[in-house]
Amino acid sequence: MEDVAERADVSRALVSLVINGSPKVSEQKRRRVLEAARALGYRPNLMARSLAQQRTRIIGVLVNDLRNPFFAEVVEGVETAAESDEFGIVVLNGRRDRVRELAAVETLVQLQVEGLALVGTQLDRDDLAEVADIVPAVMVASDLVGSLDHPGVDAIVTDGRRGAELVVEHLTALGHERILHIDGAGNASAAERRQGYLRGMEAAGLGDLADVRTGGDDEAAAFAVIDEILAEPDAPTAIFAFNDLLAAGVLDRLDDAGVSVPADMSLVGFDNTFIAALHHLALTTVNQPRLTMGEMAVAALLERLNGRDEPVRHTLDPELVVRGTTGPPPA
Amino acid sequence: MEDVAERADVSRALVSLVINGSPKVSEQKRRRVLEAARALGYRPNLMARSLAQQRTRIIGVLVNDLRNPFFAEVVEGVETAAESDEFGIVVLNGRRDRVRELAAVETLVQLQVEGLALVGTQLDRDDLAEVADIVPAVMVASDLVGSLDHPGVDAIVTDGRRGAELVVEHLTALGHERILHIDGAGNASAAERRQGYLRGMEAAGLGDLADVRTGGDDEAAAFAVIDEILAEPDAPTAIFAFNDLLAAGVLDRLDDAGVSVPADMSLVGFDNTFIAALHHLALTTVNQPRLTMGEMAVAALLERLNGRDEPVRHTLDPELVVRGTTGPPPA
DNA sequence: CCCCTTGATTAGAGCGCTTCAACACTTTAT
DNA sequence: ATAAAGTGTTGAAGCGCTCTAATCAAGGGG
Repeated sequence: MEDVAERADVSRALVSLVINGSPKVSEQKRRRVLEAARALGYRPNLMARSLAQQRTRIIGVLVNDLRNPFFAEVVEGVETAAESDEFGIVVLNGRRDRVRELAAVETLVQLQVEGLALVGTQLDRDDLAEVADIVPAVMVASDLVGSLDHPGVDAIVTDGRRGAELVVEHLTALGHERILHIDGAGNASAAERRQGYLRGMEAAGLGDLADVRTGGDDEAAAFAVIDEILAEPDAPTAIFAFNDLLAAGVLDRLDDAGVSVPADMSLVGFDNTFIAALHHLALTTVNQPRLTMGEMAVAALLERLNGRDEPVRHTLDPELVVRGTTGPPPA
Repeated sequence: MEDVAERADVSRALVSLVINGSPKVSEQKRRRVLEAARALGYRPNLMARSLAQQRTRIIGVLVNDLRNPFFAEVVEGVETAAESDEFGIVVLNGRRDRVRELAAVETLVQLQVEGLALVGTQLDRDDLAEVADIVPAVMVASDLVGSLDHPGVDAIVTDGRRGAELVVEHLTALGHERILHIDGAGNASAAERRQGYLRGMEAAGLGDLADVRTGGDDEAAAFAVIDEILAEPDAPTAIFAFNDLLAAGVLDRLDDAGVSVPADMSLVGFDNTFIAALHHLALTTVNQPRLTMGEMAVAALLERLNGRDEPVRHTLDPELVVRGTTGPPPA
């Protein structure tokens, strides 16, 4: 910057004004500075700028698992919104590891991000308590029942309970009774969906047929469970999987076992990722408005930066998307 | 920091030493400082640190499209390697938009990243010329034929030409002759695969049956092309799609049209993403060692930081993965 | 002719940290 | 006893920028 100033024969301060597009610079000097900057290949140092400015205009995004297309799309939503508000984002990947997530949050805070978007993370209230005092945070797509009562944390979620109920309603309407749920294990949205499933079964008068097995959030998690189920008497006629990825795993394993879907077994996923839409899967699933969720997250953070200080919680409506993996139970 | 120093009754310099784990600090004071830091909830400011230290220990990662699982996994490779070398990474998403990519590179440079990993980007030599003088860069999985000759840019690629040849060899061995290639349009790896395809056809003596159509890199790109092909006389008996995503789109559209795979039409993708492995797709494809590629990218950057200054180019071997979408042509 | 604006420019302090050279103590060698 | 050689600690400069308050030049009244 010094060099640019010298070459343009002005002060450092003036260079700063030009770079930041201040209106109170004469056209003449502006040109001179710009030219000098280009000639010297000058690039402002963002670190120095942030330090001096006492703000970074960066939103930190922590994602549970980037490989899950669902999260990837939420991040795109965050990105779009941030961009249009002239914020940058820094994405860190927790890779399903809570410890890594914790470390990542720490890194983001030290990076001085102005807001924290936690996408599908497994962090709980205690993990966030300290951090939320420093920087506004918003949890996206992870619904830790009862753990969101920190006044500094907002939430953008799809109603997982309702989504699960929709699934059960759909299946019972088709005539299913033995409906099994393979849950998301420790995943942040697992509890809600489990609850919705149980409630739905109850409401349909199938309370004692309710059966929840521990799954996970990727394809591999399905294998053991399916093997187990198929070996039992009274196998279910329908399976509600925690998410699309898990459902894909279920589909694979059923295929291995020669069980045909939906003739012998109906299957429902959750998230409506692009894989559910592939014709060869044609997975019946529950849609979550991913992009919107990402955008709302940014909106929530910006409101915080503009002074709001009561927490806010937006619950979006899930939507059942019926495709080819559900049908009436076998005769 | 000031506050911590005061509370621990030492100088700011000593606090710095403690925070950075210097060995030349008495156990007594170290404890005092650490305690004061915890009591005050002190968090070092990464921006200030980087500024003072004149280094950031951050690797910038620019990705062509985070929604593509292939790229997401390469990024995980980068992440793992960076982490074990005590580097942080900042991921920016180009979202298939070259202009956005350009802007992202600029942002990363201004962020003072110490290395630049360009994953599948569409940037060419000119775009990078200026940047590569400032910070070492490595292109991963994007092979811009002839544009990598900047001495500051390394490359980690899978041999796309060879991969495409493998595909053609496989299909001709099955008896196919009318093999069509739907390419990746402007995508960074499109040219190589196209070349490999053409060379393969030539080698098989099918040079005049070679037929390349413009596709893209997502499912939607396939639709128009398939409609077009099916309307023509002499439809091909096999299709080689630019990547798995595109192949999935092809599969969908063929399905719509009642063309069964592989009985009526064989299909091959590229990348071996997890969707290819789903039993219901069972896509024959070409594997690229994604994680390894990411890790090698970091390794290349670190070598640069340790003084290497001739460019390096690692070409990994592709591997044909035969699944269920390829078979002999219809009688 | 002087005072006041108005607009353009700049000096210099400060952002939160690191680091080097200097300093005060000990300890050991002489 | 004194010099030499550690230990541990600190003062202060400096990283590249922003921004406030001060300065300066040039008109425009009165």
